[in-house]
Amino acid sequence: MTKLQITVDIVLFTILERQLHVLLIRRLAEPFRGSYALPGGFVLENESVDEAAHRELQEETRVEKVFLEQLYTYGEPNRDPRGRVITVAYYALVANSHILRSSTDAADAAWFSLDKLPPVAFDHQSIIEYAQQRLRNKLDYSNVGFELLPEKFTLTELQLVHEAILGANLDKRNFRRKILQQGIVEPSKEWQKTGRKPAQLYRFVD
Amino acid sequence: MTKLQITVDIVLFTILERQLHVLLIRRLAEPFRGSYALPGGFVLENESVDEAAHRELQEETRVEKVFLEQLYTYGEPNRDPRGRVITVAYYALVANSHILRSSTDAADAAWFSLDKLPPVAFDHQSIIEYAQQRLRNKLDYSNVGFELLPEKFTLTELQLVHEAILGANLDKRNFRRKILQQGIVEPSKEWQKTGRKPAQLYRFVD
DNA sequence: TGACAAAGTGTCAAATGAACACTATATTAG
DNA sequence: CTAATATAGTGTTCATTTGACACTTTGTCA
Repeated sequence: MTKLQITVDIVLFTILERQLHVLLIRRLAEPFRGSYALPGGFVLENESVDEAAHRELQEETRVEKVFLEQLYTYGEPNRDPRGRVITVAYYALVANSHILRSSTDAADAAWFSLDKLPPVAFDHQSIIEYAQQRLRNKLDYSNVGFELLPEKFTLTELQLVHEAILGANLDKRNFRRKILQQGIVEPSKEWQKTGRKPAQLYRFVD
Repeated sequence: MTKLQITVDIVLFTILERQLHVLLIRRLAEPFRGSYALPGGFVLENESVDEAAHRELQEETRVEKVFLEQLYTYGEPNRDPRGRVITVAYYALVANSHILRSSTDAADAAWFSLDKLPPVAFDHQSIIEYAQQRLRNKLDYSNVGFELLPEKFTLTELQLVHEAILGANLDKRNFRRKILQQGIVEPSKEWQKTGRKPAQLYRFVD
């Protein structure tokens, strides 16, 4: 009888080059050695599952305040060839300005665009797909888009985030009207001076 | 070091007397002996977590085709005084016409209205609350209401289900218009003859 | 046969959502 | 220096959806 183990796996999203990307780590050990997998690890004896997810996430990112939400628990008996491993999947969002830890800068971790994923280990492919679907749904009824941006951002940047998540183009005027009349952003006094015409920087409120 | 164990717990909903009810089981053993808890049990060695949930559910109900969906995984280290027990919570919906197994008819299991819950064991109170919230949300964007009704039902019965879940009264004409123009029900040729004026029976399609 | 209980039905106003194109302004290249 | 360019920013109209609102029909039961 093999020992039952619980892991957490994290689908960490960011926006790069206007596209939604996921962090994957190259596996150094069997099984699936050499292929990519979601970052994650075992839940320790005296920590909650949520704490384990936070801990694993902070081994990858430097920032404290990362959006992290439980996604789904995958419990097929043969999903891991090593034995009975049930995993609680989470998804997380970081602004691309947030720098990853040096361990992550190494060759063993990399960001992948969602339409150019390499083969991934275990059932991680379907975990990633489900995380993407959840994120899309969540965008409709919440302000989750801000989690992928720095503190100050232009409305165009916010629109690009929404477009990257939804995989569709949005009308600029309709988008700005909707966001502004929701009252969830306020203009800062700063302007972004890169590019051609300067754009006003906004900040998330509430 | 205590052994890690995984359980499933099921929030089984039905409608009784126009109110949403939950099935609870009186605990015969310590801890929380004598108080009520959600039906559930351990995930066995060679079954998936989903299979465990189905199995536990069918120990309570006679029907095969019960709506069952994973809810959330609760993994606080001290949520069970006996040791490290992580539970994957599910919620399920049955029509009240579906009869429970005889084991459930016994005094150890009973339906409770959600606003008259007895004290419940472990963290089951918050699991129940979260299940109710999820069900409410789901009603907005899906046809989950039919799962609480028999195959044929009147539009008034469907409206009562929605009202029970939402905890609010709905306008009869607006409700009927919305349901009918969604095209998710079709009239059968039967009429319900109980009560005063007969009502047309509908059936869920698709 | 009259009272009752539940079924069934339509309109209008307000809010929301979708389509659509031009002007303003700083930068950069010639 | 000035013309070309790239991006910021801005309103209106129409269609659809949503929400409020009350009376008639019909079978049952007293």
